[in-house]
Amino acid sequence: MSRPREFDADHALHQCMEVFWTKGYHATSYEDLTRTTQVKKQSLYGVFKSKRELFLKSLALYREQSIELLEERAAGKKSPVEKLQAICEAALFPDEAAVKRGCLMINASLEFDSGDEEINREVMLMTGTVEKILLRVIRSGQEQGEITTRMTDRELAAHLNNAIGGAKVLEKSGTPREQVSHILHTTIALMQA
Amino acid sequence: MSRPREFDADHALHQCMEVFWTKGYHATSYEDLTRTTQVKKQSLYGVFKSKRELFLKSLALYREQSIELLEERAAGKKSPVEKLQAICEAALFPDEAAVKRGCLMINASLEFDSGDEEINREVMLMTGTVEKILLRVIRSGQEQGEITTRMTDRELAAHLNNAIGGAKVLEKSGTPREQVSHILHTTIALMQA
DNA sequence: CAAGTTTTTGAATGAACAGTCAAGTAAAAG
DNA sequence: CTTTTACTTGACTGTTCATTCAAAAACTTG
Repeated sequence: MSRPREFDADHALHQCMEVFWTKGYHATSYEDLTRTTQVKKQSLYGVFKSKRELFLKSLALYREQSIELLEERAAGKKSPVEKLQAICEAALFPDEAAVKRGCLMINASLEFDSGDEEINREVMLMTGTVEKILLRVIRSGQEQGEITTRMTDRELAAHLNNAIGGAKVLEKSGTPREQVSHILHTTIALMQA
Repeated sequence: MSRPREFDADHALHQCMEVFWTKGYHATSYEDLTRTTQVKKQSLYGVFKSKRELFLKSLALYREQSIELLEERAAGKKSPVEKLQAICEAALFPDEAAVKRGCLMINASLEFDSGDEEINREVMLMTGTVEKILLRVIRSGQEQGEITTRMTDRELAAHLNNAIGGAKVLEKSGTPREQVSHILHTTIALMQA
């Protein structure tokens, strides 16, 4: 017995995430959000308590999306090295619109104070999961003799994860996609047996 | 025949750079700057036209300082691989106060819009110079048979530079120094012949 | 001491922004 | 048609911030 919501809260969240991803948290004004979602200020406040809450929800959504995409690339019947290539591609360029936006998670971890617990939790959740996926692929690569055993699987996973993070920074700073891609190819090549 | 400046503009710039480095551009208020420099607002405005100008000067100063430190580590009579280790150490932890601040240049390149020409120029000047230094050391390492020739010197330089950038992000996000250091060791180990 | 210029001090301006309030409107369900 | 709840609209609060103004004080050189 009440008037139903006229907008799709989930869709609005997706749109907000895109804005935060593109402009960053601080540079995004509430007006930016209402303009792109076409949802009135009051209604947005009604569903999400504050700009910060909206951002945290965006981060979680981003994490879920990214992990899902990565899992996808890590599955299938390709060889471990091919999977690593696919994962790198997915991490950097999930879709066409992603150019120059970098990684929402990395952007957030740099934009907020290091002591921000809520942000940190989200970031660590993401990196932890990513590294686990990498570890799995790398280990199987080592077992198949495709990837070097000069370093442990953990060392290699941390190393690759770091390189991917660096690449995301390069991407955001405007380095051409080709060049970024090439760097990660080098990184993976050096990990091969 | 005029009253002389009561503060050292250069010293004040150094202090401002530290503040920007620690807090980022947007999170730094003009009041933060006047408080730490102990220079009155009017006087600061007298020497530097605006907060942005002050930041750009800080970036340039940072670049000069960092490059100088790197050149230092790249010189001397150590072996190429040892030099790379030293360079990584210098890039990450120039001094004790640097923990958790990351790299001013990377922080800036992420904080500002990708289209900001003045910022981009400064960032590219920095990365270009750093990569040249890396290239030199890597090439000599290849000539001495210490570093792999599976990849070209340029590829390896870009790769290492990327890894260092990633490490600087990790550093700023609060990853323990030991862990960051270990990752770069892995990276360098993988580049050895 | 006097001239000239720069600092200091404190107030003021004007813009942007997150978040709130309140009055009116619209829709679903009984 | 009435109740209940949510949406709309627009104005408003209170804060923070970069930047500017203007008048008073201080210092160097002639």
